[in-house]
Amino acid sequence: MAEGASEAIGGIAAEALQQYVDRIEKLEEEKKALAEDIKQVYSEAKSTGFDTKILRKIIALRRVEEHERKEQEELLDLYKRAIGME
Amino acid sequence: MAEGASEAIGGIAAEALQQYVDRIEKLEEEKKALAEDIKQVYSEAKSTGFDTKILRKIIALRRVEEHERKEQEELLDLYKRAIGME
Amino acid sequence: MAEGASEAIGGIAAEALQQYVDRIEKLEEEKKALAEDIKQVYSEAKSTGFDTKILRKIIALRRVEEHERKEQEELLDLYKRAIGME
Amino acid sequence: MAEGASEAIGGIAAEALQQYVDRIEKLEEEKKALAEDIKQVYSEAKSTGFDTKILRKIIALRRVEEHERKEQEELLDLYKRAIGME
DNA sequence: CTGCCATTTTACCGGC
DNA sequence: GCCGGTAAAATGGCAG
Repeated sequence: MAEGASEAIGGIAAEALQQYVDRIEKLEEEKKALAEDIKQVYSEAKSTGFDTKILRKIIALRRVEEHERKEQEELLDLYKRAIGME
Repeated sequence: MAEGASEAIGGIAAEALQQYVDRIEKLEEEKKALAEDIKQVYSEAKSTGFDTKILRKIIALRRVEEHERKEQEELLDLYKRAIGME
Repeated sequence: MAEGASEAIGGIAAEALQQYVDRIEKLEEEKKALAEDIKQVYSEAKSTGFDTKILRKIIALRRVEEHERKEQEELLDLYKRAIGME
Repeated sequence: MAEGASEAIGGIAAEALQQYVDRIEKLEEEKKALAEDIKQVYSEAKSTGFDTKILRKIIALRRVEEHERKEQEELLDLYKRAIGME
């Protein structure tokens, strides 16, 4: 079997599958690393006297506000297009 | 008080808090971007004929295999330490 | 209205709600009792000289092994169905 | 090696360990079954038109009320003993 | 009492 | 568009 080639079972498909699995796992690894970084920051905040529970609430609150802001923008865009303002 | 300087509002170090919020939000943004990338890859795999349910199951299986491996190592380490081999 | 009969308070079937609450609370009570039993066993093991950390790790390892087995079975089922073997 | 006996490695300890593992796993299995029963009840409630999120809130609320009630009772007992009423 | 782990709750995403 | 299951976030509990 030639170098670099996947198993003959499934042929090309097996190789493509392998690549998808690899790509996904790599991305998930990076994602996990970021999750750990975030935990780290919370931990650091805690050690400097902040209440992480409240800090989390703040983050969550800002998240929904950001979400609302986007929805309003989208609504505005919709209106604009409706009256030919785009 | 000089301009630009932070102060404690209600006993809270406002500037430090702001920085923590900023850092966390930045990391979460990156994390979210990665989540979207992952979704993208699944979508691409699907469009080239793969069954995403199977693909997800493969990823899940590999994840739990990795987890098992780690648990084994940790147990082994505990045994070693228990008999003074560390 | 006859005594003992339920009625809809604010459009809610009060009696049915009460029964669901009762059933859930009863089950949760039993669940909590089991959690205490488990703690008890760990405590007993510790008092007879076992390292609970190792014991917990063994349990964790066996749990993840079982999980892996299930994932394998499920993946196999998916494969079978994919090739019309169901 | 006689039937029914554990491996000689670790002698008696291995057998005792096995028993602890068995007992814990059995209890955890029962606990898991109860957790599934609870989910089942929520699901049933949902299918008869209840909002499970609110139902969960009710359960949680009653739990803290029960907790408060117990604390008050304990406080009362403390007072009683303090003045020789026990 | 602090960090860690399990559980629980919430949010999301794909399928029907 | 809902519903089911799946992953994320948050909370609580427990051991050290």
